[in-house]
Amino acid sequence: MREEDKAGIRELPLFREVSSETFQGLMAASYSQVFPPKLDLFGQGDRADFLHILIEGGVALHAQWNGRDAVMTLLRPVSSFILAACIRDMPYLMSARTLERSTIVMIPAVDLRAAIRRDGDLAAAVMFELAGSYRSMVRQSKNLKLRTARERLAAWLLAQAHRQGRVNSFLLPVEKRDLASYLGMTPESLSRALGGLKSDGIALDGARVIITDWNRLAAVAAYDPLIDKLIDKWGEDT
Amino acid sequence: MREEDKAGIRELPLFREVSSETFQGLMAASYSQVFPPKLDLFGQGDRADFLHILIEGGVALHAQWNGRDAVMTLLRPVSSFILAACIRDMPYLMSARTLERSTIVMIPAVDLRAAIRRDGDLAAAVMFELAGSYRSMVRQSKNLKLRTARERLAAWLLAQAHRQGRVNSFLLPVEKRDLASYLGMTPESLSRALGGLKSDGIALDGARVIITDWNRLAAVAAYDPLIDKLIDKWGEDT
DNA sequence: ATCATTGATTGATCTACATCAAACATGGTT
DNA sequence: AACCATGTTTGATGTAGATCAATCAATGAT
Repeated sequence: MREEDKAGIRELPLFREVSSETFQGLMAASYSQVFPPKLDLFGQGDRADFLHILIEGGVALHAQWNGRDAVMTLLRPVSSFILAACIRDMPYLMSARTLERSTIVMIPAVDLRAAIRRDGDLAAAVMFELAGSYRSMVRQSKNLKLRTARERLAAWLLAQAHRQGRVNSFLLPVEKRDLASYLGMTPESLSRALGGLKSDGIALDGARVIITDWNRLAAVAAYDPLIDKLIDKWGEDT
Repeated sequence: MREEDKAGIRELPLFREVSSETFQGLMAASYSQVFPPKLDLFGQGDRADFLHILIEGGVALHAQWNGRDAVMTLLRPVSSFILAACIRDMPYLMSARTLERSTIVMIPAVDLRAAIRRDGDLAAAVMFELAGSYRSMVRQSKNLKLRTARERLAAWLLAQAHRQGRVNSFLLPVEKRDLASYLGMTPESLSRALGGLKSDGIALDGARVIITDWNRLAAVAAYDPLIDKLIDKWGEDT
């Protein structure tokens, strides 16, 4: 594993406060791997053998039922994923696939659980992380239940612009079909919803979105700190 | 606080494995209170000052945005709620109100956090609990994204019958309006959806639901262990 | 450059569910 | 018992978003 990858992982809230002994131990047991685009990493129902950490690229967590499929989460580096399944030693509830060529570090779940038992600081970090993950899912459910597709899109566009440093113009970081599914709509509906927002503060150029009127767009989204987590590019809560 | 209430709390996964010292300490700092029906316990955005434990009665966690409101979770005794907000020391993302006359124990969040810092077993239990809560929310989101209203209703009816001991007939444990909102539909739609399921294995008598054909109903719900958590009345995973 | 593949858009139509409005139960009060 | 408040059901209608189908644009392979 590359040293710079380790450094990135070390920055995660999950490992920031942990002893270097624990951290190095885990890293020694782990391995790094590069995956091509659109590759299935694992499927829902599989045994949770590894905590995954996305170092480079992009990953979608999605779920299927009865022939239907929905993207649940879109991940960008550096992020850990499926921690909860590893902790409970239960099958994954979601499938994972790469969006593009991605570097992923895999920490064996058994080693992780052992480290947690030994190191109280790590246990505390995991606890804190899981509490945060739970709250993120609550936000997402609220988003889904309380907003219409159009409103969810407007909110996502604002959050995205924010994340990239409050820019007025940005490229969509994922294919529109994946974004559509993540937002709980079809690609066709996303296309139309984007078109519909042209009269509410955005302009379009292929995969580029230009925000022409923040206020109008924000009015559609009706930003709410109890649903939307605006993170600026330095990762600060705002 | 009544001794039997303490006993019930002691049975929770959260406190089952914890030293009696830690447990008694927390109980000493807590207090029990009885609330009338339909009373707001707290609102979303409030400071998370207490871990709540429902001892008797029923509670709905719900959320509001832009004038709309949706029930997020329906709780039955004995259950703790809003653990994550207490752990992160952040505002509640949901509001809570009693469904009926309810007994609730409130553990001050500061004391809880202090106890967690002192007692590794408690920390481990909290971690495990939060991982489970996260997974429950994932299941709920999958349910919401992948199933139609009718399918969600069928699945809920099956889960409910299961929970009450695989009975063929049961009373709805909450008002239909709350159930409707929980399932992500309007009361009118719930009423019609229930009517529509009459041809798929159920019969109705007011608030009583009679399952006349488990197979037909199960076919509509398309039960999936990665979405539906069937719990029998002894609380065992099945 | 040309072709093939995959994803995005547009248009026509359909449908699940919401909304609005009125009648209908239900349970508790006086 | 008669009353009122609150919740439920039914009916008529509206609409957000899905589906189906075709065209269009982008990307990569030969």
